[in-house]
Amino acid sequence: MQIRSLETLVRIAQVQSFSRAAELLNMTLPALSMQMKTLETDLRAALFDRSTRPPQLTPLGRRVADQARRVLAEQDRLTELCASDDGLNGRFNIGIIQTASVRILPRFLADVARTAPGADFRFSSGLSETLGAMVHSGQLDAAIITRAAPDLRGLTYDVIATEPMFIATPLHHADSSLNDLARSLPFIHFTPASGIGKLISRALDHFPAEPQGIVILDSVEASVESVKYGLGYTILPLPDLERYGEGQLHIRRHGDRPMSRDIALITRATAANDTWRGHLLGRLRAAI
Amino acid sequence: MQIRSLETLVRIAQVQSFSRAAELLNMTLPALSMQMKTLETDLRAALFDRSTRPPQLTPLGRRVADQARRVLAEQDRLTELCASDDGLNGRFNIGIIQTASVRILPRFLADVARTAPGADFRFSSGLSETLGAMVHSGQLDAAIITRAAPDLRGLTYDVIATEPMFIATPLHHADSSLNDLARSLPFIHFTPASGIGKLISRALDHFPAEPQGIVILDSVEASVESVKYGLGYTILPLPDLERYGEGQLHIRRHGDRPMSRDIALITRATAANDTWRGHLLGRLRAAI
DNA sequence: TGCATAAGTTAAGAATTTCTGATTTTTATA
DNA sequence: TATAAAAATCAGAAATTCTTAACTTATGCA
Repeated sequence: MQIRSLETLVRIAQVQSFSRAAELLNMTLPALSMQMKTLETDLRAALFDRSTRPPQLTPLGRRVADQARRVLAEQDRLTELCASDDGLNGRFNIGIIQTASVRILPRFLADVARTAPGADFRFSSGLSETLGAMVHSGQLDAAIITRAAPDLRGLTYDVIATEPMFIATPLHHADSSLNDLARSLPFIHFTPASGIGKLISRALDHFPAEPQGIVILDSVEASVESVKYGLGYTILPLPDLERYGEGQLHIRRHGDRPMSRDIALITRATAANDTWRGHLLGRLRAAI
Repeated sequence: MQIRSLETLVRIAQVQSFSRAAELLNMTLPALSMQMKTLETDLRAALFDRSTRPPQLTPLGRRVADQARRVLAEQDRLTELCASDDGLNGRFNIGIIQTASVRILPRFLADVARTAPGADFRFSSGLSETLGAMVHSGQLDAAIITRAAPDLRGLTYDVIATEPMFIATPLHHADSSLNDLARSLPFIHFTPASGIGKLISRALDHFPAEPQGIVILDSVEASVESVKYGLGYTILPLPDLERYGEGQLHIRRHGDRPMSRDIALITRATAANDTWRGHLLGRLRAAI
């Protein structure tokens, strides 16, 4: 069945004449006549009563024309969808690391629900490495990760935010040097399996003394809580320390140029993604 | 835009592979590939990211595929409509004479609403002649009229019911002969412009004596009421006399074979109408 | 890394479909 | 009844779409 035939049928139903319909549709009468005939054989239905000169729609024909209008309406919506494509249109599958999701997602989703009604975001969380692989294989359209990710070949890497890494100690260790800390408290190490964990391992190498003990946790919030309760000291991105620490721990920088971690958006580096990557980045940066 | 392209798009979205989709749709891979390319240029949209081997749908592409599913669903409804055509399907424009509408319509519509959900009847009332012309010209699909209609050339004429015409007099004239009546009471004549009115005129010619006075009314109900109140005598179809008379008038037949009027369905005598004429007739006869 | 294989794309020709113009048939109107 | 208008039919032309074959590109495995 041809969509064109449906358009023709609807026009005929409107003007009640083959010849006038043909005129309006810029086609010849025989073409129109044959379209209707093939439509009738396709549907195995008598749409017209041809015993009268402008052929009359049969009752069934009228109903078919009504339904044809509905088909065309849905088809119009389809073209509108593409015409109104502002870049953020469709279902986006996006991966995001745990830490980022807590801070970014709520504001991002609120913003986007307002300004990009054509977009539908599905988030799933995971570790930077996993997400990187999924973007690479096309399972995800994009991912919000932290650096130290896998190979970025074929991917774009756009920084959303840079967060300095600060050392956090219990309040009563505010004046202890790093050496003192290393001797008296265990170091709380966010899991080295994560992107940020790798940064922490590197930071640890530059400490003047190796901590006497190391506790590995896989939750930022749990790490901060542990420091609050005086169970150890740690190094984490400043925003996380501020968010969970709530003033109940002492924060210091290490060295002149503190280590920092990037939160970045990765996407496949293809032309198709160029249409929306910029839009997405803008909203993500605004949501930090 | 081709409906076929939408079908293949939906299939691709389902199986996530061009080659598998082509296989399932019984077409060659190049054909499928080109369909998608022309669809993309038609819509001026990038539906696929072709940098990966099974090309991935872009976010916009996913949305377009969703909408394509809707287009196809409406198209399916269209074919179903025709497949399930039991003869009474579509919008029927039907004319009906006033007298018949009162008695037939309610039961007919109730029956049809139950047994023919695909049909949608629009009734308009008028005189037999007018309705006959409208059926002839195709403005109406059918009409319920009374005989004595115009020329029936090109029309089918199927009797729905035959109603005998009886003479009605006030109760206190139950024993008066027609001659007595003609002398003492005016004759109440339903408008000769109508089909039934013409029959009445003919009946009047066969009366033994010409009534002294004639009152013309254009309402059956008003005629019967007038007789009830002793204002005259009349001749009308028996069912009407019983309906409005409610035992408050005297009814007699005239001659051995009383005159009768037919209520009939007329339609254009075309093949297209053969599919539903029988169905319609059956329900009308049941609704009497 | 590099080759082999699978998956898509491109290109040219064939087949189908659709359209046009001329002609015939049918219906409506004077 | 004649005439004009409208639609159907037919044959050939034009435009699509499809298929086969050659080519390119991604992916997986040694």
